[in-house]
Amino acid sequence: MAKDTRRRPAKLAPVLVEPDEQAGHHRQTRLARQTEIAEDYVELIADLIDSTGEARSADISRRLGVTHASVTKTVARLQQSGLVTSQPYRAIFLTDEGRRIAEASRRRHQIVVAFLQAIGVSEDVARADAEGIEHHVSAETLAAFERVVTERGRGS
Amino acid sequence: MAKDTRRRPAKLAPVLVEPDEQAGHHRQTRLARQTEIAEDYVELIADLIDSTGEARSADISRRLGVTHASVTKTVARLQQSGLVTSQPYRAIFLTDEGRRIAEASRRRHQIVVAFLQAIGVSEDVARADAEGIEHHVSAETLAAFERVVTERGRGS
DNA sequence: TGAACAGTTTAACCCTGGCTAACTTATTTG
DNA sequence: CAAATAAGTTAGCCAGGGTTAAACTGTTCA
Repeated sequence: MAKDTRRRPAKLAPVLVEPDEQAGHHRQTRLARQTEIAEDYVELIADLIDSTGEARSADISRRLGVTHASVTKTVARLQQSGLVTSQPYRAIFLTDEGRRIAEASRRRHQIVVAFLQAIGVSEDVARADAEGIEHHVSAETLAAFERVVTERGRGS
Repeated sequence: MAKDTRRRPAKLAPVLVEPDEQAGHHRQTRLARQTEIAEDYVELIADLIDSTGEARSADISRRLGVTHASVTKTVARLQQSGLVTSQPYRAIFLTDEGRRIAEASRRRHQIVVAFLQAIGVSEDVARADAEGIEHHVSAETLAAFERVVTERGRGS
């Protein structure tokens, strides 16, 4: 039913699915892309608050590798969308909604990292790839990742 | 060496890595984000050419779920960067460079989809998630994915 | 206390990648 | 062959997320 193995010269088949289905997948991916930055920020802000007591914009820019100006602008946007609060020249705080998203992102992030390591990816690469992958992991896929992590125990 | 299981209140620890390391990961992720759209386009163009003989902009817009106008503009950009060639009102072709990228993307895409299914993700979700995940899978991680796919045989 | 030095913000700019609306070109078909 | 329809392009708009440069705050310490 999903097989269509005609005599192909062993050349990697095109495998085109239905147009609408494919369009749906791409739409969904574009949606996920829109929330990536917000998720990165709130996740990092939560981590900073938990480990240093407060989230300061200099730390954010240092850890994301972007300029202070970008952070200021993005934080303003996050405030607009109700994920953080901040007053000029002060530390940044999460709203309830922001905290909720941060918690979920953090959990997902940790599972992805653990998962990648569980299948043999080195720690550094796992962390790097996870940073991009995490935003595109659905609930179903995340559950599958978790299963693998526990299956393979924690050792190698 | 990868273990650090201190008495944690079962609360999901912040796990902050070194600032520069983290910044590096984020920079790398931003880089990958910049090539996502290009990869999506050339991959799709290659598939269309292989299965219908030519890549027409209407098909691209249908399968990506964006308007014709967006396709025209993006294709112009791809042409600027030397990945495709096209004349007004004609079909779109890949340059050697474009074909190279398309091949690599397609291969990676297929591995990601097969991998997700191998760990128990349903076909539709696997396809959807793969669309976003694939762009952030490094060579090392891809190799790990392949290993899992062959390990777990092809059946369920 | 006031000067020096971080840390922040503002302003002005750029590119990407969407969109709509209006127009042009190709292709099909009566 | 001409008219209808489908396909493609152009122009103008918008938001996101970067950048640099310059101005402003806040904090520290001599």
